[in-house]
Amino acid sequence: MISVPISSALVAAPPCNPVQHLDKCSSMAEVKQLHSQIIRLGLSSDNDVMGRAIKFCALSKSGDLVYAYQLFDKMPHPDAFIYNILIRGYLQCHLARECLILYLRMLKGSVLPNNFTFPSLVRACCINDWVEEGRQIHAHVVKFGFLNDGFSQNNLLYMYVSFGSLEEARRVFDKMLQRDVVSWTTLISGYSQLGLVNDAYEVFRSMPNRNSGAWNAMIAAYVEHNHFHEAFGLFNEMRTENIELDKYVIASMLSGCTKLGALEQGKWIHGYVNKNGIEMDTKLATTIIDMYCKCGWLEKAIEVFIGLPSKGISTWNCMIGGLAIHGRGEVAIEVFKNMEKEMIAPDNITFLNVLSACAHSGLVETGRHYFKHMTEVHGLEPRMEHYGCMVDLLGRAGLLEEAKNIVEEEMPMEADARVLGALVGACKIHGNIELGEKFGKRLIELDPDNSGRYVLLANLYATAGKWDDVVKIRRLMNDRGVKKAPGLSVIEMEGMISEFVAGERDHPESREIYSKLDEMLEKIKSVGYVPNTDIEEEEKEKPLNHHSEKLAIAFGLLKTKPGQTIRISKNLRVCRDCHQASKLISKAFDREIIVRDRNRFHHFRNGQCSCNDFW
DNA sequence: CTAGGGTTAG
Repeated sequence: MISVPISSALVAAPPCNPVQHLDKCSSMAEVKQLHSQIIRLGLSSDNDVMGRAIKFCALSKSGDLVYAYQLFDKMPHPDAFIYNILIRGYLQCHLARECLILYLRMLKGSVLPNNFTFPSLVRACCINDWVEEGRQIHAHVVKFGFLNDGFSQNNLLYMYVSFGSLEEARRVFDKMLQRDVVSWTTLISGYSQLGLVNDAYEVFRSMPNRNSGAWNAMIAAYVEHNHFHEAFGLFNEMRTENIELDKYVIASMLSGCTKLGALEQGKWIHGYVNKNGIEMDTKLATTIIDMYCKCGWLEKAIEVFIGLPSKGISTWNCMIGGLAIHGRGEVAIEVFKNMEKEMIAPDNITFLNVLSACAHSGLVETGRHYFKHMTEVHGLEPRMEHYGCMVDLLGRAGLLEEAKNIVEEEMPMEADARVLGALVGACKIHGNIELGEKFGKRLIELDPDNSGRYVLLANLYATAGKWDDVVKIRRLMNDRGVKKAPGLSVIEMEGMISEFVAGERDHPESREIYSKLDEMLEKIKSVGYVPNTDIEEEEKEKPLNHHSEKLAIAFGLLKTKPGQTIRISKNLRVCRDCHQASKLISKAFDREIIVRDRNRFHHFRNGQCSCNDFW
């Protein structure tokens, strides 16, 4: 935005009274122009006048914090207002040390801090988890008599929450003279951040009055911890009680839909945004795009993306990541090129998504190119995750030696469980037992509570027919008390969400579902389906043909009209047998089946899968 | 001049 008329007018004909105009400045050039006026009028030591100038320099988006400091530094007796403004400026730039140094200077200069001073100082202590400094500032809040200042107290509450110190947060809360909706809400998210969702709910229910923010904090807490039923319950309660659904609530609910894979609900919420004129800012638009991508409606995500008048970096990142999980690597690269064309500087996440797009589509050379490109052209040092993507990319493509080399030689840091997971996963795909065993064992010790790590190595042994070793790993896992996540598939039809666990029979229509399942399996057996019985997969305890995914597909065939797309989302990766079965079902029943697994999408259509059996 | 609640890989 260029504000030519106003600023050029000012430059051409400076106003007689700069004080009035300082509050309406929109550029540093104007401020500097007015500053020279101020000097000529002999007002350069006037706190009221200079305070306005410093305010613009320190806080405005087009300001200049260094200049603000220079102005401040020439003041003989800066007042509390000026100190507060400057501290806030440093806070906005995450310069915590500078905030505290200014505060010390304030005290040294015998300027009394006021109610505006402490919120910023408290927040400064949050930036780098300065617990000791935070407690000292807390002592000053008491000493200077701000025990009943809501802003200071709420910020202290927030500070202890951000330290993860709920006892201290609670103590502040309990001692507060008047608690407002912000205090309660802060406490709710505090409990949520520590995983204490039930305590959060108790706080929520004890609140004397709740606004949308409070409702949203609770909904966000449920979504964060995957309690979707409760989140949707609160959302419906909000609607029946006619509480305003603002963009934050909408965003939290969209995030819940995204995690669940609930496309119908997500669509409804998107429709609600359009119908009710909810302000569509960049973040909300990004949330919507992410929802459509991860709920399997890629085309709609692209439509929303293209229709956006302004995009943030996360919007681009989301779109690239969305294309990646749908196996549309080439398109993802095109989007990335457009991003560069529009001079948007890519960040770490951009390259993570670009590399992941290459990995999912088998674009080895492109991946190598962008891995170099990120450092050479954009000056971004690859992080652990980027090396992880490269290991994934090379490993899936069968270049196991190169992948191993990254882990052992190229990476400047010690590979974490995720990187090793990618390597061992590749070893499993390509049946490299020696390498897989070596790193698989290391992986288990690195991440001993994660059932998936044991299952991966057991599966690797199973593919090699090493059944003794399979048993050994199983036993190790049981001895350590590590529980496997049960396979869970979700299917949503007409807004109703049905969940299936492998082998379950307590669904009200269980009988019909199992008979449809039998019919389904018979039909694909006649076109060559052979159950893949010699592979140990994640849901082995249950019979292969009762995997949650097959139950969900049977239910989908039972409940949808011929030709309608069946959409399923599941919490684990698709097993080889279900993958093969799904391909054949898509052909035998002439249905498109879209499955979202833990990592990516599979579009089954006419006996083929969009992943090209490459997952 | 001040506080709480929303998006980003595998």
